Amino acid sequence: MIYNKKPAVIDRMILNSVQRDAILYDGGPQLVFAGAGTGKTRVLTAKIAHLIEKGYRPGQLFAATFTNKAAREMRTRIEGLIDISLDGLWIGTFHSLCARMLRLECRHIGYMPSFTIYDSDDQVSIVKKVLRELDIDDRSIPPRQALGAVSRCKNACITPEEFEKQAKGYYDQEILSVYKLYQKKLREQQGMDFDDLLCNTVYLLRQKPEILQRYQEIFKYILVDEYQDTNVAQFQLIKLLSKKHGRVFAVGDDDQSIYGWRGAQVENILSFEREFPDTKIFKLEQNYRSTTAVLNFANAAIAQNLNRAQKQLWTDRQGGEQVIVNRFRDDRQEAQCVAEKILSSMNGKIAGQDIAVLYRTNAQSRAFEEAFRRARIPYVLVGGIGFYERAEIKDCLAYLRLLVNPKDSVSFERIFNVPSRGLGDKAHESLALVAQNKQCSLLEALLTCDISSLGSRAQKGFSDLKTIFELLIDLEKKGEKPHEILLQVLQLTGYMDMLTADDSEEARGRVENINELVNAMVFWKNENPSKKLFDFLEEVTLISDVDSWNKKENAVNLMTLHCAKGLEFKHVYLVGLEDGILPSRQNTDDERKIEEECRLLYVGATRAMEKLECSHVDQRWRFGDLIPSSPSRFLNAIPENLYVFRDNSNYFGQTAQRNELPSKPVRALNSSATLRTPAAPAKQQQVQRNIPQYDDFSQDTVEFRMGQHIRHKVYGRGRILSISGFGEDMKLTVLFNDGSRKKLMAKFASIE
DNA sequence: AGTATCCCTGGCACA
DNA sequence: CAGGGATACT
Ligand SMILES: Nc1ncnc2c1ncn2[C@@H]1O[C@H](COP(=O)(O)OP(=O)(O)OP(=O)(O)O)[C@@H](O)[C@H]1O
Repeated sequence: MIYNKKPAVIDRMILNSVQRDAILYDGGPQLVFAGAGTGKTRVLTAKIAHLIEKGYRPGQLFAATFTNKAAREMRTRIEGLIDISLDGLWIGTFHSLCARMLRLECRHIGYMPSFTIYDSDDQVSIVKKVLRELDIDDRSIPPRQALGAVSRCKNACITPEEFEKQAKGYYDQEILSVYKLYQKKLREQQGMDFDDLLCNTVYLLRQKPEILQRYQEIFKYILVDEYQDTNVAQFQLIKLLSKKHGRVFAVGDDDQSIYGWRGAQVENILSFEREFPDTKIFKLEQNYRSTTAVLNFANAAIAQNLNRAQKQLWTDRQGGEQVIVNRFRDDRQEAQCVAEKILSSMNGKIAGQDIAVLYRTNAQSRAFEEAFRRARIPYVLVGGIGFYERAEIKDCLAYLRLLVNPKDSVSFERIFNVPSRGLGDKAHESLALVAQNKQCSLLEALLTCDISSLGSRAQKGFSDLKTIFELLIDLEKKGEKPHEILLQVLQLTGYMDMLTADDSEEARGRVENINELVNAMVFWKNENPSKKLFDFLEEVTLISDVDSWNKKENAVNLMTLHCAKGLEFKHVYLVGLEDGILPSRQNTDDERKIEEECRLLYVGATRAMEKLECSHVDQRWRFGDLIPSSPSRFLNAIPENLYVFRDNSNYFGQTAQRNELPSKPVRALNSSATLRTPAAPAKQQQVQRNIPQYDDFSQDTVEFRMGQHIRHKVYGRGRILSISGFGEDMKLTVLFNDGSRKKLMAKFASIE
């Protein structure tokens, strides 16, 4: 037996001495406080494995990671390290851990375990309703702003009662009433938003000492990754859970705190020692990820921030490729040139999946997607409009959510007339009235109340809907498999028929998506035979952008800087380093926010292992207008000897090659051009002669129709009223948004 | 009364 | 580029 005994985890992993110390230390609160790429995540993983190996049961560990994906990966790593089942281990994001606890305990705070978790769209629709009911003009307080204010309160664990005490002035009073009514509505429909998951857990533990005590005894260790991005509610939770034994193990880096706008507080990590007495701090100083070139650049970037803890950070990966800073004319050239650079790396020995293009906002991805498609570079886009945010998917989920929680009126309102059943505002209002009288939800009213007071058309619609729900609820009660229920939803409601009747490309895509949803549910059920429908619904609402990201064979990764946190790539392109983008326009007013933007640059730069290229452009397309843009103030503050500057703004691409490229867009264009207007090919020639090759693929496909929306370099947006002439002489009469009417030569007007 | 359609505006982080 | 509002159509 002795021969079979593996050496301890700690001896099987590559760890430096500080890492080892941190893992072995067992004397109370610990903070691993270190810069990027120093192996913090590795320590956390090893710590968990070590604790389990030492005899802690997985169920005694509470480990919070920043994304579900990180949790999954960590779990897999740990499973590979020790031969002990991890069943019962509490590992996940704070949100999913809290949801798990609340499913078990929410009865104590007036919720049913079948409560629904609302995503941000749901939140917005509730706030809109609240504003309407309170007669607040949504131009005086935009819903998103109201929501932001409410969310800030919740993230800071400020109850409406507490807010009332500190509320000053008219605006605060309005927010207070929104906050109160919003919470009332959530509660009425057994809904919790993302913030509630955290603050209701804290509330529960504070209100019910016996429950708190139970969990304090269950969890022997509280482990937290990315501690710098915890908010007040999360901090309170950690504090409450660890109070008895003080076994908190946190890792983080104040320089990587980038979620302040979501309530995270860097102060949490900076005052860790004060909050947790007798904390032992572990400092990791060796960066194992990046070359000196990359690291010096990143260090210089973050050194601009004054409000930070000094840290050492060095690497023995000497030298490496110089960091490059590129200047481009506009975002199209930026995308095009990055694509060319990537293409040549990929012809070398770098695989696409080891390359990432990182940008500040999702909107910036479009130019890169187009450039990559033209260059035939496979890519994966992380974020943007996710699968579970698509309208058809949300419709399906709304039906399912209602089966789990019939009080969920947000979902009811979403689907009661989808597909169309002849029910509109009036019908909704009547039903709401009935529901109000009976003190029940809309669906409950539909199912139990007499609705004969309604008009005949509405009655028909409602009775159809009622029948559908009766059948569905029956299926759910019988414990039918989730995907079977969904298939019935699609069948009974006629949702599928609605889509198949429509033979547009759009509708076909939706059918495909729904099929994918069915598949996902089948797959999920196989993986989790014992889980229920509401578990599925919970999981899908808590999915984040990175969670659904999988590196694809040879595909370049496109994502926001926020998404890139904790990841690493051999080559990294940081694009759009301009004032107004990074730092983002909205965050240039406040020093704290500017510092957070700077940290974003630091996070981005430190993702690179071997090669880092940055870029900024002179002009950028924004909502259809070309606006000037200047290099980021952060770049200006980095010593010039730490990078090579390349001005590409006069570079006009590999013109000759372009013509020979037998690419698909060209063919598509020829065929459509000849189909539509015989004059088009001539125009295409014209365009190719007049306009530099580098950025004008879309110009080639120019075709005009009456009524088409266009934008013009000088006049901005407008609509085509009439077309005369053809070929080079085609003239357009355009009505611009400022009311002016102009006649233009088609070949000079740039369209959107 | 309800629905389809056109037009206009507002606006990029994310669990 | 989508969600909301006015408008015209069934
Ligand atoms: N002791 C070590 N020896 C060699 N390589 C290591 C060691 N510890 C970690 N690494 C490697 O260094 C890289 C960074 O590690 P890790 O992701 O754990 O760092 P981190 O501190 O969490 O980074 P970040 O804060 O940027 O997310 C990884 O590729 C990891 O495999």
